[in-house]
Amino acid sequence: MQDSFERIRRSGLKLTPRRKAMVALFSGHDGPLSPREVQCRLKNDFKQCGLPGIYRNLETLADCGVLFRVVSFGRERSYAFSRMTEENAQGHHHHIICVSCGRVGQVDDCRYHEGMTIGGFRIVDHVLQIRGVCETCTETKGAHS
Amino acid sequence: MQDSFERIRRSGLKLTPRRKAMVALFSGHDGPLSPREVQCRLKNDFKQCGLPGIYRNLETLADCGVLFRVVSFGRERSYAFSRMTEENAQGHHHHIICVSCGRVGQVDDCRYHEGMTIGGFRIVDHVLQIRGVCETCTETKGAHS
DNA sequence: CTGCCTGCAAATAATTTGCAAAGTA
DNA sequence: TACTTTGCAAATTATTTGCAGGCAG
Repeated sequence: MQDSFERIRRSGLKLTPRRKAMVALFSGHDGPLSPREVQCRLKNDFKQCGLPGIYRNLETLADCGVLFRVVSFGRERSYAFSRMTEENAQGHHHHIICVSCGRVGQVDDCRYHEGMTIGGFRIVDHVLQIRGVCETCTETKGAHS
Repeated sequence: MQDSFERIRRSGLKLTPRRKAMVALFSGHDGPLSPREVQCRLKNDFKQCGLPGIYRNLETLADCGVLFRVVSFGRERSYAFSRMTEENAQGHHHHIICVSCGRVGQVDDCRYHEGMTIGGFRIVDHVLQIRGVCETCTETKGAHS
């Protein structure tokens, strides 16, 4: 979390109470959150908390690498905490999201690297998002199948 | 394309001129299209062509496997033609989209299978979408880098 | 102090719904 | 003929913008 604060400062952005609270929320949440959900959870700490500000900060935090944008086909966007450390900040990795509790895990190996050629296409970038059931939920709800 | 028509019928849906035109459009397009784009291109064949109908049909066609839903973080959704054949309809594969011309290629190998365990998570499903530059565009625009 | 941040209100823009008319099987 | 499909108009809902006041550096 300190790491995130550092990253915000280093990007020339101000470390406001709002941003601190958002970082704290995401870092303690282990899953994707929509702007609306963020607002609800922030209501506890801030009586006033407008959605536009949240939208702006979510984008800001995603831009400086504190959050990542979760792709989906749904109608509502969402973001999740990026647990990249400073060292592996450039290190490519993906996320696996628990369908039961929303916890986010990290997948470090990936066979699709920029510049690679596959089926005649030269890879530029890619998105990989895995849904699964985390250890805890598997144990709790039974590991059927 | 006949294959798609067949699939529509087999799903108990009616093969209307509108649906035929949409299948033709997508099958000849090699890339993702948003509802709005579909409407524009269909204007040629149908003077009247409401967006709601297009939305409904896009979902319908995606449900029966003729199209697939393209995930993104953007604000507008899009769909692309699924070139799966009947035989490999169940066969798992992914798509690679050309950032230059929108052509869609197919990626058949994939290391993430349902049921696999990775980092303590049991995989349920996943989304992989690769962006790249296709052969034609690489040649046309020069293969720099 | 200066310029970024925030809230609010209002504007955009995408998607969905309801219903009557039209078309397929 | 029976039931699906379509268009249109209107409703919903997500996201963005403008601006004035507030706060971090």
